[in-house]
Amino acid sequence: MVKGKLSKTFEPQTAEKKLYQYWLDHDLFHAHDTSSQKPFSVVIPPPNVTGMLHMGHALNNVLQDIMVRFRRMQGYNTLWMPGTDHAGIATQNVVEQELAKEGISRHDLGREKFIERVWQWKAKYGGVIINQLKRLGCSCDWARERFTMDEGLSRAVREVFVRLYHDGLIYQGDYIVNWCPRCHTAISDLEVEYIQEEGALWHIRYPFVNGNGGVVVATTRPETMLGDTAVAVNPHDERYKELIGKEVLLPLVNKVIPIIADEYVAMEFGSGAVKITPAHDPNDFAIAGRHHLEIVKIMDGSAVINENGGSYRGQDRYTCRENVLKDLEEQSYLVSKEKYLHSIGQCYRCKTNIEPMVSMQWFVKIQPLAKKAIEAVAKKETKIVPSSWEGTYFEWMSNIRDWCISRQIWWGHRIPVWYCDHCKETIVSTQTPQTCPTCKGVALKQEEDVLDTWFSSALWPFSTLGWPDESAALKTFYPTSLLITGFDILFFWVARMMMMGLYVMGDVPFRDIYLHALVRDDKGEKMSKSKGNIIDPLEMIDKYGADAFRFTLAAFTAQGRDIRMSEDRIEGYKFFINKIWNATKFSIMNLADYPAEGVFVDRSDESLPDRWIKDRLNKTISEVNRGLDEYRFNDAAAGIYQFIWHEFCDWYIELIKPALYNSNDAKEKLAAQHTLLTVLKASLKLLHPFAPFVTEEIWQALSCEEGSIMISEFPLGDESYEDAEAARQMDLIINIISAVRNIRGEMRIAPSKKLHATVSVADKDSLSIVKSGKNYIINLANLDGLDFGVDINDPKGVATSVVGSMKVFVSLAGLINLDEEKARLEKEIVKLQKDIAFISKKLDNQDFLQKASEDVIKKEKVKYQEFTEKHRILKAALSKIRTISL
RNA sequence: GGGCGGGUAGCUCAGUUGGGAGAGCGCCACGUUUACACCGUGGAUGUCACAGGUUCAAGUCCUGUUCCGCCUACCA
Repeated sequence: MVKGKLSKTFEPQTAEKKLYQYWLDHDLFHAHDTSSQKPFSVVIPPPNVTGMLHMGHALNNVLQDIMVRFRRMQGYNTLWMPGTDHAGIATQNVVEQELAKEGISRHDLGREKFIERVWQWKAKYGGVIINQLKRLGCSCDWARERFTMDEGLSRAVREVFVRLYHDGLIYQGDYIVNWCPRCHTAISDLEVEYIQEEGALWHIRYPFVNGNGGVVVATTRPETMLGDTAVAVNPHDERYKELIGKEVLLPLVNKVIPIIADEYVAMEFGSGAVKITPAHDPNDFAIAGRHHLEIVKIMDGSAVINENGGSYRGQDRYTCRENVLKDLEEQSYLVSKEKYLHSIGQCYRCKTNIEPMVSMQWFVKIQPLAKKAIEAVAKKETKIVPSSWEGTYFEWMSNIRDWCISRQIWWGHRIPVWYCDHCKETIVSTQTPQTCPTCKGVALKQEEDVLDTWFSSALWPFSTLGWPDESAALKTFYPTSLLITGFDILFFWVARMMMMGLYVMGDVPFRDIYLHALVRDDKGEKMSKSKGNIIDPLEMIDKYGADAFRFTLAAFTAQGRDIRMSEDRIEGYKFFINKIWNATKFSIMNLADYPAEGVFVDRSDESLPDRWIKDRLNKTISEVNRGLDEYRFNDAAAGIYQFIWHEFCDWYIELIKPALYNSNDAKEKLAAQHTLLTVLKASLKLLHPFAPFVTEEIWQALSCEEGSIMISEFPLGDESYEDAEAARQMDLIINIISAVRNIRGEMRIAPSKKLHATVSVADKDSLSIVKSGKNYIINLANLDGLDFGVDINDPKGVATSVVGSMKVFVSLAGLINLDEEKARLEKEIVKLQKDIAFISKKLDNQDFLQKASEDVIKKEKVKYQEFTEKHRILKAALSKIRTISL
């Protein structure tokens, strides 16, 4: 007996909380370190510990949860590894702001105390986003939750650093880096955002040391001239050939600098002569290296002019610019100024203009690592989906530059390098050394810098699994099966994980990478706080339920396209959640007398609708499986939606109502009940990865089921459900019903008004189908009677419709005026005439007949037959009406 | 400068080997039939951006143009 209790509507707020707790209590998210089942593993893209759940997180994690639940139901030993990222600069900023409210700076506290404060902050607020993920229904293995600053992960960081160092892949040196004057740290090339800005191009004359005249250089940053150590021209530039090797006097500074020749200089740009400031421009730095130029740094860490700037010392770089320009003008060195649109780099964290600056930093020599990461994707050891991203990946990886990994902040993994005060030895070690191995001195000082946060996240796929220990989890789950993340961190994170995974583990970190797009608002604009167009995922969950929200995201996740999110859509899918809820209520109501245990239903007892819906179910199952296998989330979602609503609810349930209500045929009823329950259960399972809460709630309400739907078996196709014959027959019956409904609708006849219909068939096969489907037609077309036979002449006063080789006549006696039917027929006839003209043109074409495939030609001929026949019948019906109405 | 994606119904978008274009929402009409008005039934709406080309046949393949979006780059 199937009993169950479902309230009038599904109430997400209470159910979600209860069910999530149920899953936790039963430990259903837990993966096993060792198991005979095949492993499936996913590591979460760790959200910033400072983060709050936004749409991007929601999409990313919903897609992961869909895949994870799908594979878990398929019987995989499924691990979804959760955790957060310590987000060095961002977190330090947050805590510094907190301190600022108390009127102190981190320097007042000192490094150790400050770090303590950050940990306190983390303990208090760091778990917020984790709890928000739970609201989405994420089935992460929470017992394994990790943090990039954990002891274990820190150990992995030190270990990798030391290995890279000893392999010669880490070096320290004075190089030009992107310096943020506000964060007081170097940042990597990737952390610089370029924006277009209306600036100016100033032309400045540098006079020759000997003789009259001078050379004019063009610059967008006149203040940097204080650090110029050369002027460069192109060696092939006829205008300047004579000047190469000569010297000019740097205005304001009164320093003699050489004119050099370098291929880098573009002759056609500006004046064709470039001032060279090696300490504050990456290109100039490169030129300085080639020509062994002096490097003069003119700013300090706050981008304030230093002692090398002479009288400008103490001025901010932009104040200095004004003053330099004023002075140049006064001294007649300024030749001209023109408006100029150019791009300038900003710190992606604080939007301060980046100052390129030479400083002592640590770098990873990246080319050897990148090479292997390129090969791995080229050899398909890792597959990127959609594959269009592969090109971007190759392009970037091939042109990659060394990675600056040191940061001059406090919050992060301190670089495991110590310096001996006594003998100046550099010690690189995973363990804190007590004495200097060279001189046995004990005065050791650790490197002040910390590592880029991405250095630790690059290790995430194996550090979270226990590396550097050879843990069982690592053995079972590495390489991970799948990474789902946004394309915007392909370089930041994915590429670096690829490199580190291959370097450390000797194998790729993941088999598949699925890159999803951005979530935008309904107008296609990027969501941002300043625009005020943020849609808060938690608000949506409160309002419509997590299931509706999740289903919406899945339904709109088409590969390679951004998602436009709007509330209306979420509401629409809430209606869908309600639909299956009600279908279940109906089922439970009609299964009260169904003996759930040990039922044997002879397949020969199954009705046509039973056979048909199973055939449809089978097709849906393969559609959903294929969709998820190929990460075509929208296809999978659309398949299950279409099936549940428009096949199961719209047709199947309506078709079997008589069998359920009027139990004069016990076998038929039992078969219907059996099929109803079978299809409902399979539908719930198919839907579960998308809508975990409502499906679990329903599952547990069905008294015939025990345990969680989460660990039930995901439907696989059943060959015995395939039934092309049932599909063909049902199709015909549905078409007849639709024909009658169409006439009813077009004639605006009330749905409650019972009609009489006659079906004229052309052959015995159709006759037997109509005969067996008679009651379905009567019920769903709401008829009071149905006549049928071979080649019946159309009765008087009917509306006519053609279905394949059959004619459907609906008696209209006394119901409507015939003009309406006339109009309906004329509309149909016009459409047919167009169709027929189009096809006959094709069939008259000799080329078509000779070159098209036989199948296509045959199809066209059949269509032609059908259309002309239909046309003939409707035409006859029309003329008959004309005679009547005359 | 280079690269990528996109321009299909009023809106948001599907359309995987080239054989007469689909969905959801919205809209219109009718309707409280014992799961559901968070519903049912029916209906309307498209020079598939533009121009060429390949082909018997193009939304789909090729070329060019145009508009939009994104990524990327060391011409000061």
